[in-house]
Amino acid sequence: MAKGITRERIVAVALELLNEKGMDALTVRALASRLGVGAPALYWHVRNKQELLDEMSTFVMRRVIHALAEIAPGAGWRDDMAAYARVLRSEYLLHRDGARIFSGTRFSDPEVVKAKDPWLGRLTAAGFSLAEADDAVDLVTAFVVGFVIEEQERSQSAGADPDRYSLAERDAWLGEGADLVKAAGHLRDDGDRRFERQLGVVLDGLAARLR
Amino acid sequence: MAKGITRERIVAVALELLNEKGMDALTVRALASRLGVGAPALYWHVRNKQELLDEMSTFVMRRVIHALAEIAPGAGWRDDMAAYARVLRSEYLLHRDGARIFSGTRFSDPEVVKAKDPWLGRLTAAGFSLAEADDAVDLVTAFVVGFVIEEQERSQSAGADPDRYSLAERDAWLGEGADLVKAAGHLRDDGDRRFERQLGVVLDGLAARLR
DNA sequence: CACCGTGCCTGAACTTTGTTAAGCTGTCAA
DNA sequence: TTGACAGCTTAACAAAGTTCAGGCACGGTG
Repeated sequence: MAKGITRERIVAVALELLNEKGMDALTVRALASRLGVGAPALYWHVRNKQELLDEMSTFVMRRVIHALAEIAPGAGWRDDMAAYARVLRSEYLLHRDGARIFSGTRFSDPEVVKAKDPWLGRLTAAGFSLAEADDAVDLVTAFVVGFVIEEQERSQSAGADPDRYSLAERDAWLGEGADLVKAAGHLRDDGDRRFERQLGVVLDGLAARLR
Repeated sequence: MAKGITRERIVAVALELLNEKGMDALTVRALASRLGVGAPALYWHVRNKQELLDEMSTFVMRRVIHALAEIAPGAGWRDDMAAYARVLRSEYLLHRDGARIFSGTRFSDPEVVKAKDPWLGRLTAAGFSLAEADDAVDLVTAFVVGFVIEEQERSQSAGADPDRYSLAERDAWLGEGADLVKAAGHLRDDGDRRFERQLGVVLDGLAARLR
């Protein structure tokens, strides 16, 4: 049964379980069972479930800041921030409901907060004031979080009720009126392109602060 | 005991309970007790707790779209979108963890989706293409959601651990390095101003799409 | 007026989940 | 050999969601 339950293994398997079955199925017993032990065994390694969730959160955030730290400075602040946003999004997308669950500053780890520093450095070096740079990082982060939350919510609903996301069914479901919404629905392309377009808008807004 | 439990009263009291005690304390028994009935009584009006949560969600979203519909066209698309963002934020702020809980498109109500229509209209009238207008509404929505999630997360953590949000304690907690983060922390002003500034950046980005 | 159905609620109970208490088993040091 | 500790087990409890049978009050019908 591959013994040697460790804190890291618990967190890893917990994330695996989250991805496969969703948040509701992430129960202490199910997790323990998948680890080949009884439920109370987990309480030897972890104080309670909340601490487990926090541990998962910091694990994911560590991955995120590590991935962000890997981004080599590119051709200027704009490329850098675009890379930042793309990496943040893809890391959130790795886990079911990742954005909703792991966003926010709920971790008790200075390292995560410190990870912001080099980005502030890149932006100030590019001509932004410190205040503007701070806003810029927060703004891009907020955008990514909001975008991915909606993105993951949609894919989840699509699993439950695929019909509503076929265009014809959706139009019928919408009933009369809302012509523009319907029309917009018909030109809606995949998530990647929408993300890139909206990210471009945000970066344009930041660029406008540079003069 | 003020009888006559109705679906609406249940939802209203549930939101009240959520605001006062938080999500974890929103238990069926506590809710029933506050309504002056036994727990099983609620199951006469609501199929299960999930339906209750959905009902709360649609109630809040209804309030939101109503508030958004009240916004009279102002001096152009920029004022309109700014008003949109401010109203969205303030409605989310009305409920504890409002953005995290009530964001996304989880409602099964066409009216909520249809509410987007007039905004697409205002934007296309201002010169945006339909695709751009669609992006614009989604982008502003995503920004507000992401912003308020972080905002509410912070105020919640502040209640649990107020020290970390006193600047001196925070600097100590951060340890060595991260000079820029520390400096930025010292010029961090209140949420309203940060919101307005970052919203301004988003709107500037949208304006850049107009030529 | 008696009757009966139906709407709304109570009481007890079942299930699942988080969590704790107490005890077994091995390994390693003295 | 013995003791101590880490790491797990089994048994059990409390709180939460949920179900079910029944009861009380009404309104309409005979």
